[in-house]
Amino acid sequence: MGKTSITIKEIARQLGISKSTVSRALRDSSEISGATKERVIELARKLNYSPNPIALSLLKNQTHTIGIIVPDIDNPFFSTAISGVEDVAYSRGYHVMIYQSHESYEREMADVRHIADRRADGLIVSVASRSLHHQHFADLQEGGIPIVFFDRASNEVQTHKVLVDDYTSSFAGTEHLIEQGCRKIAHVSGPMSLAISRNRCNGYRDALRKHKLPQRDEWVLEAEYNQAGGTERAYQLMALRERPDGIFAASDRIAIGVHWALRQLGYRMPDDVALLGFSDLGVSSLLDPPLSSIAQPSFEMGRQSAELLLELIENKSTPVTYETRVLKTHLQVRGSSLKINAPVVQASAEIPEESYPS
Amino acid sequence: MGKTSITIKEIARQLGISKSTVSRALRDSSEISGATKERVIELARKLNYSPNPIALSLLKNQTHTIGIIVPDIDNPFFSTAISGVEDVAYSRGYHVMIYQSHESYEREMADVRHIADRRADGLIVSVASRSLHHQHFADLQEGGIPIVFFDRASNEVQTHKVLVDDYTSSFAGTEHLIEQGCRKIAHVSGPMSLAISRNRCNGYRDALRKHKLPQRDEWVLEAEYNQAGGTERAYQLMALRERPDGIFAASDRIAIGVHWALRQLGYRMPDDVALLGFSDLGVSSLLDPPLSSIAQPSFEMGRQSAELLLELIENKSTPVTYETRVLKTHLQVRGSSLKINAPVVQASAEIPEESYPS
DNA sequence: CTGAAAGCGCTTACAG
DNA sequence: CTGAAAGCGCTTACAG
Repeated sequence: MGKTSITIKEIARQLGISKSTVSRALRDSSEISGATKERVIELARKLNYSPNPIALSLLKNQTHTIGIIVPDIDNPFFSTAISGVEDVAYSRGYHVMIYQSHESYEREMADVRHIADRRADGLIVSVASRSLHHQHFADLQEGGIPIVFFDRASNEVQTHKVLVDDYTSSFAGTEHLIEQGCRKIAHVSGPMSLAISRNRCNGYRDALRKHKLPQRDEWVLEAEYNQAGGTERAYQLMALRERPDGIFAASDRIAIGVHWALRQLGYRMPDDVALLGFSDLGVSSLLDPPLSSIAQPSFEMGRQSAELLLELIENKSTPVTYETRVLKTHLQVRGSSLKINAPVVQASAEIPEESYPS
Repeated sequence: MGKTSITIKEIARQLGISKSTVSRALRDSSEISGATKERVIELARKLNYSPNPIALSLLKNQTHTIGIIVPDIDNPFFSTAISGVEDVAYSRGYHVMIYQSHESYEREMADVRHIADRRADGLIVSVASRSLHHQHFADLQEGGIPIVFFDRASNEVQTHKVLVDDYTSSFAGTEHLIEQGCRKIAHVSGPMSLAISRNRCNGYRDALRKHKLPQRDEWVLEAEYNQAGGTERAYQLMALRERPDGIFAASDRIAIGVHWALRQLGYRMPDDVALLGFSDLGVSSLLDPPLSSIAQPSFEMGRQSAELLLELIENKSTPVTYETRVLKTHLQVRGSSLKINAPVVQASAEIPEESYPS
């Protein structure tokens, strides 16, 4: 038993030549005679030789491996982004190691530590909501391992970032609710420790301000980015003396929790309360009524993050200036916010394509 | 720039002792004096030394890495199973490399090749639906890399397997539909290339036989395990002259497609058509009506697969006999199949816990 | 108790 | 055109 992979030494032995020659022949070096090359290559194929990548890594101090840390792998936003990362990584000969922080500071630091220990060539990360500091990222970068942030970035660390325009999209989303006739609009935000949460919240606030609508502290509630958070906050909101007639949730997972609570409580969407989410997960369109949402190009965010990272990895010198790419979102209007008798804005009445994942 | 991790050699240089001594001190060898140990350990900590795992791997011919191949990472059944695998792997010092086959034979072979090339210590896999042969798994095993199958296993390869009792659960699920008063029950199966699909289908057929209900070829349709497949098949079924009044879908993803189609077509569940899925994904309970389903312990399946694999990895000798673990499912009855005026079987009328993922 | 040497699988100057 | 040697970072018999 035991993995007894065949080595260059074995090929050399069988052919009665030196390891150096075998190595060169395999790499198709110009200084080896055609005849020798042929013999080596044929035997290598016959023995099913594959070079030991571990030995190569030791030699080159390069692992051809990149790490990615996301809060949660079963959030479709992240799993799709991962697929985008894999798409470019694999095509360029890199492997992807996936880590989950589960929103925990400790776990995230352990993940970073693991990535450093394993000598990954680089890291793509979307920061955990409970990360208190980002020194661990700075340290990693200091140690020569480049980082790219996507979605949830750190302000403390200078590097490439791939984001969407959270502020503008939230502003536009809130305006959509206003156009549907909502006048008392609440917001269930994500944890304020994250810039995306603050930006989304500010977009909401500024839209209300622009339209001179009332702003109340009780209408802005913070939650973790998950369903339970949404459900809990919806119960709180609807129990208020001054109930909202529209809710903008900072993510679809939160929105799904709100949706569930509203249905439990007997409210009709969009007539009693209009609801809007953020990210446009595949499941959102399956709800009844289907959820309106601000769609993010998650796959493309993953792709671009990987491209930027490989650039950092393969150009040894630190770039003079780092890039922040801001990708486009679009408002996907569905039944949860589209009121029949309101002026139609961007209605997509047809069957949403997302209902047919391949 | 560049990762200039500090090495054992550097510590030796600074302390004016040999590499051997440093190495031994770090591993707390009994043959090193306490004083030396202390000096070494202190300097190591100060320099933030961490041993190069690549060098260790080369030495031990062990990578402390296991691969896992699943059809699709954003299927919650698989992502949860992966979390189960990670749970035990990390606690035992192993890292997990995740691969997606996307149900493709070629991709799966490439993944296996990659795992072999990377010298992973073992593989956990749920086979792709379009895998024609399983020789690539046999070859890997032959090469000394142990394998454990979960959910979708290969009959061609002898090794540990972690499954659920697809036949019995499907039998019971079908009986549940019968108890609800369904008399014309259709089945949307998964690809017949997979044993799980065949077993689920047989469970369905035998339940009908036992209750002497009609079986019609047009009522058994094959689909890929995804939503689009379910939608398509539902349109076909409901177009039949002899329409079914109950549908058992071989997976929740298929069931979600069926659910969507039935609503589009104006059917009411469960009265016109009762619907039952398989796996009990988190989203299933969010649909309206919520989906009844046969719940699988996916996290636990992942955990046990990892345990069995580590056993194979760490006991060099091939075991005399391989183990097949069959885990318990349970029928989760919800609105899509529970008829008010039918005899209540295992109704769980309370709010399903799955509605509150953390 | 400590060091010099060999070796894990490979590549690449350096000699011929 | 081919080989012997050194070296990537580590461990571990083998000597002292």
